[in-house]
Amino acid sequence: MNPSLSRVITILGITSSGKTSLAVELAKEFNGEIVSADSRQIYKEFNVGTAKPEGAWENGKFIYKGIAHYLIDEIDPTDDFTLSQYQKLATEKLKEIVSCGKTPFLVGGTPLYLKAVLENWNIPEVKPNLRLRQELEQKDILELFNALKEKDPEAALITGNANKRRIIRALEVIAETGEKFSNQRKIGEPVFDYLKIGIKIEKEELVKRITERTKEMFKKGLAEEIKQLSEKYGWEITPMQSIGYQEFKDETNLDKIESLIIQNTLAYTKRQTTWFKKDKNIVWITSPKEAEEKIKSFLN
RNA sequence: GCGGCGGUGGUAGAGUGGUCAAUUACAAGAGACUGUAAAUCUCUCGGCCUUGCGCCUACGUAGGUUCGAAUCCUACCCGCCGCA
Repeated sequence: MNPSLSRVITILGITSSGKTSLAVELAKEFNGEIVSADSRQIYKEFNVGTAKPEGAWENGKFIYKGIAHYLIDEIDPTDDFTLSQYQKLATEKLKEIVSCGKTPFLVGGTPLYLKAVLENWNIPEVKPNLRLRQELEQKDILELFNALKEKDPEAALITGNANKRRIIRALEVIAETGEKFSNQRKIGEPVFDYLKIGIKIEKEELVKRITERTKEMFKKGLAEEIKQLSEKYGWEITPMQSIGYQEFKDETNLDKIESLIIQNTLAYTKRQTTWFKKDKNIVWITSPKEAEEKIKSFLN
C-alpha cells in the first residue's frame, strides 16, 4: 500500500454482526472517530427500525458511548440522497478526522458505500430526476433497453436487459449530461490506505441475534415510530422502504410483521454476504482481540 | 352412523386420462451490482448421474380399469361442512 495515504480502518459485517460495539471499543483504544457506512441510519427520525446507536447530539456531533459518529442521523428523510453524495461526505469526514490527529474508522454494512469510498469510484454526479424516472418507469423494459442500446451500446452491455432500474439510471445520466454513460464509470486512484476487518458470525448465532434484535425493536416502540413516520411522510420516501418499515405497509398483524422482518433481514444479510465473499481483501476476525492485533500491525 | 366436499412437491394453490417431475406465488439456495443499494435484478429449486428433452421415486394409503392415471373405479385412513 501507499504509505503517503491516510490510513483508514474499516469495520464491516452483515446486519447484527456487532459492528457498532466492536467499533466503539476499538475507537476508544486507538483514539478514533467513526464514520458510518449505513444507508439507513443516515436518515434522521428513522431510529428504532434502523437499530441506530442510541447516541445524542453534543456540540454538533453525534456521540455514542463517548465516541463521535459521523453520517448517522444526518439526512432529512425526504432528501434524495445518492451514492455520490455519500462518497463525498464520507471521504471528507475521514480526511477531517485524520487532520485532527485521530484514527478514522469507517464502519458499516452497506457494501456499495464502503466500496465507493475506499476504491474512490468516479460516480456520475447526476441527481435523480424523479419526473424522468417516473416517465420511463411506465415504459416497457425492452423499449428502454433498445433506446439505451441505440444511445450507448456499451452501457446496454453493462446493464443487461432485465433490470429496469439500471437501464433507467443509464438513460438518466445520458439525458442529463449529454454524454455516454459508459464513459462516465471509472475508478479513481485510492485516496486511503485501508484495512478491512470483517466480523465473522455463524449462521445459527445470526438467526438468534436477528430474532432477538427484532423483538427488541418492537419493545422499543417500532410500531409507534412507524405510525408516526408514515403519517408524516407517507410510504414512498426511500427510508420508508427499509426492512423493518416496509413490512407495516400492507399488514396489521404484529406477529406476522415481526416474522416478516426477521425473514427479510436474513435475506438481506445473504445479499451482503454475496458481496463480501467476493472481496478477498477482507480480514475476517472472530474476536475483538484479533481485531486489535490486526489494527496494531496495520498502524505500525 | 349417513350425505356432501376435500387430501398435490418446504408452504399456499393450479392441474381433472397422454405433451406432468406437475402452471403460479411464497419460502429456500446461488449469483449480479459504479444506481435509489435495507433498493433492484438473474438463475436454481423431488432424487441421481454420464446433465439426457436420461434414469428412478412421487399428487393421502392399498388395489383395480386402461396401451397410458395426479386425473376414472373400489375399499380404507385423515380433515372440513350438513343431517342424525
